[in-house]
Amino acid sequence: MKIGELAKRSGCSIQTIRYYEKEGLISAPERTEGNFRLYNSVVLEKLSFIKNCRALDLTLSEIKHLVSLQNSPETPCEAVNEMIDTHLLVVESRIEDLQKLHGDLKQLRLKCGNARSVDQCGILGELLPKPERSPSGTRK
Amino acid sequence: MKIGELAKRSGCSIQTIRYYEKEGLISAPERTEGNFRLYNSVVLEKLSFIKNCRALDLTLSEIKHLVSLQNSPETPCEAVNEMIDTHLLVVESRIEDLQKLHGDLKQLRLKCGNARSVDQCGILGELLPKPERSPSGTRK
DNA sequence: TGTAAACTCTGTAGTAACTATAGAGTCAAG
DNA sequence: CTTGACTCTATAGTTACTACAGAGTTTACA
Repeated sequence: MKIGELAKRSGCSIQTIRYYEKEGLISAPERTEGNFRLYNSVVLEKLSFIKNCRALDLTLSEIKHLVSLQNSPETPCEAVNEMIDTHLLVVESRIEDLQKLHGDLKQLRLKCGNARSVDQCGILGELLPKPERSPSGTRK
Repeated sequence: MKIGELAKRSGCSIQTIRYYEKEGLISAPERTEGNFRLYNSVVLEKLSFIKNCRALDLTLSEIKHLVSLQNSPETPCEAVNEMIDTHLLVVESRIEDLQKLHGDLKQLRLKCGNARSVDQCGILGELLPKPERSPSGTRK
């Protein structure tokens, strides 16, 4: 099949497929006489694998690593575990950050006492540097 | 003060300050004879405002909008409220996504039954497309 | 058979918000 | 007067794509 059909069947865009090839996540396929990429169905599995990994927000370089591990199945699997664990930590800390952010934004939102004009609104005032306090605050 | 001191006092890097200038978030300062940027302390407040906004993960274009609102204080403040509300929604949906992700990753992590080699590990198998025991095994 | 449409090719540029150079110029101290 | 610290502009890199431009290839149909 040519790249267009592969795109439809895999759910990846044509550009993305070519990008993955360039980045070495999938191998370069054969070409027709007219230089068109020609795929067999095996690549569908590889793309599916990549999509599953991307859905877990693994980076392409992490995925590349996993792909290479797949190709040497006798490797100890600790590397896989470590990657997942590391990724879990990253996700956890991102969630924490976002939750703090969410709290801060809600706080901020309360500062508008239904003022009608920007200068009375309180929100912008809140974003300004703290007025006459000690200049060296504990910066986040 | 020159840009180096401003960087130290504001906590923004020199490149970031120049970047903000280029993006129109702060106005271009005067220059010395030798073409060095020369700042007064007012810009410290502006950088602090920007930093506060960035800490809330507002985009530079949102911040630019806020800055322009600051410059016309009689504007109705609804625009500010809307921006914060929109941003709250974005943050909320990102948190949800990440929490789902976190669950998925934990699930995945359980798939390794302390196998010692990659092909027995179960994690990589889990990332492969859902098969019904496809005849082409993982043996290589 | 001709041709128009649909498809594919490579290469480049754009995205967000910076960071990190290169190579040149400016300034202060010794 | 030279050394080092500082600054200048311009450019490239980061991530994972997306969106072209301009060319070539293939297919469908009249």
